[in-house]
Amino acid sequence: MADTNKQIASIFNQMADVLQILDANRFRIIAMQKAARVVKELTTDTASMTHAELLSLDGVGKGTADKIVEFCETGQMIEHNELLKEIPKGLPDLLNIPGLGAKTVALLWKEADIVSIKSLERALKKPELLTSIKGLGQKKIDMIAKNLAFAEQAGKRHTIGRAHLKAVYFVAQLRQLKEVKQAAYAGSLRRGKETIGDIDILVAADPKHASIVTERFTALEPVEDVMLSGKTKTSVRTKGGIQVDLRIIAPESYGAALMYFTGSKEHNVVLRERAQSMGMTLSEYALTDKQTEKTVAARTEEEIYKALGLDFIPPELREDRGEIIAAEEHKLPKLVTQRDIHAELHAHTHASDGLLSIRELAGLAYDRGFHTIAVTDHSKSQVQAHGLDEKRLEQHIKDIHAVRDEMAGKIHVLAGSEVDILADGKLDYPNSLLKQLDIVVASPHSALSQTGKKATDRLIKAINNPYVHIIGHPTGRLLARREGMSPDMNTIIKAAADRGIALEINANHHRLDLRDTHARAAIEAGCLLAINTDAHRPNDFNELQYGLLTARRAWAEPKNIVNCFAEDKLMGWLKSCRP
DNA sequence: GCCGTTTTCGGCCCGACTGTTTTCAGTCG
Ligand SMILES: Nc1nc2c(ncn2[C@H]2C[C@H](O)[C@@H](COP(=O)(O)OP(=O)(O)OP(=O)(O)O)O2)c(=O)[nH]1
Ligand SMILES: [Mg+2]
Ligand SMILES: [Mg+2]
Ligand SMILES: [Zn+2]
Repeated sequence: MADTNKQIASIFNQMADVLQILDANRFRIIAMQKAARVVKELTTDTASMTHAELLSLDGVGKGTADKIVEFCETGQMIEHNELLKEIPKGLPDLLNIPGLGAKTVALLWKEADIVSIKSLERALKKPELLTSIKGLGQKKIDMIAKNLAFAEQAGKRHTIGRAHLKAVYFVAQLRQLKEVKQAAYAGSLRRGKETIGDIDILVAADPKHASIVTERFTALEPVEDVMLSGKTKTSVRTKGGIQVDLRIIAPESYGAALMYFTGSKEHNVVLRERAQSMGMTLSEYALTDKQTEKTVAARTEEEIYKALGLDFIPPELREDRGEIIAAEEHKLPKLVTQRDIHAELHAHTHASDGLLSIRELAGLAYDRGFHTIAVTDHSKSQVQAHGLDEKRLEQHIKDIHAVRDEMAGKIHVLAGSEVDILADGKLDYPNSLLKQLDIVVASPHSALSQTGKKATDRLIKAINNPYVHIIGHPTGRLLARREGMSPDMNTIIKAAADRGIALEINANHHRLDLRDTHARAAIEAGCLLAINTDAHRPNDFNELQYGLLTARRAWAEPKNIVNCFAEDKLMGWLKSCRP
């Protein structure tokens, strides 16, 4: 299962931390961090891969492949164990203190015997001992003391829903200034990542007006603390505990800056290497010819990609996951957009735990321009959600049919169910009942800590039920709350592809399940996907945007998404899943 | 430690902000 990949990635990152404190070659450290990232993003369990397959991964060489094999066979890595012996156990924790890096951590350890956050706290009570160390002054010690409190929340990430709302507020505020020519959020938020580390905002303004912009920014109501502020760059922490980075750039560099600030870091590095190899250099200011020092492109992202010999790469793809080669070969996907979505296939009414009537739900979907809405309330085991027993479902079907007839000619109203996949993979209704439904979404809601074969078998059983159309939120994860199941995703994908049914990208920003990498693996295996909001309330329809971002990060085109099918095609597909 | 339409050895992105520095290192984006 992918748990192994996660463990290996975590070990590589730990090793990188230790090596950093030990002042090892920085490129070796970068290589190790890259290997960690590549393994972590892999859908295929490394334990099932051959040495040669491992070597074929970008960023995995002989050393890394050997270590992965060693871990899969023995459950540990000798080099990892050896490295851990080199430094005190609590020392890497110090790296979580903002502004404190490996060099200073090593200094504190060697010169002041500081071995953990606890011993640092003690040492800070006698700061004169610390400031006497060469390279440490009063200000640095003050900074450490201040930032100590934030070590714990370092690395904590925010849901995209929350970060998006805040970012829209900051951008709107900054746009009110007449000095601001353009403003946009960038970073992981623009790339549509499932969780957001911080909010990155770019402003185009004449450099001589930069201080006006900075002053307005730091004076905004949610700003709690200004962490750092210069002529072009300011970082603040909000009262809600989100970091916001503001970058101010001259309008003529806006494209280069947007590209830089959108990232990802890994994407930027590859582009900059590419520029180098073409006799140019790329920064947040411009793409520049090295010989003539003339600007080749800077104003728009499109111009810069073009000058680098690349098709425009949508932000969601900028992760160094093969997009640069694809852009060079004109093989980027035509990504799904909001306009391509014509159906909602997973939504609730007040029959179970939704707030809407069938009629209201259908009306909202119609207002969105959809040709189809599926009513899929919970099944009987979902007691806390007022799941419907067989008798209630039979009545519910009649009620849905009544609305269906009412809305005929406007929108198709499908009678469906979100039937629970029980812990053993059985469904919560008998087939005789499922058969009467136009559409069946089968989802796991309990026993979500299952791993490996148990989780895999459970989902496969549901996939192979002849009346199921969609597996809803397949892992059951809740971002920042629970991991969800970790089945063998390749096996799940293969089974769903063979049956011709769809795996869901649940668009709710707490779920985003399937995640981007798994959804991409599904598409590559020819498996259909559904993007559903799982609406319980009117506003939930707006969650679609997050599901779309995730689908785009999975390189999804409309043909991969059942919600994009035209009416006939959708009805044909629903039929084709059934015996 | 990884990698190769100039390379199997010698590179590996580029710049802002801060502090302690008298010319630059550390950290971060
Ligand atoms: N060229 C270059 N760009 C970087 C580097 N680090 C960060 N960036 C750029 C790309 C990032 O997307 C952007 C914003 O940095 P962040 O640290 O906020 O990362 P990002 O928003 O991608 O992820 P996050 O969710 O905030 O952790 O700045 C770097 O080392 N080199
Ligand atoms: Mg960010
Ligand atoms: Mg940032
Ligand atoms: Zn649901």
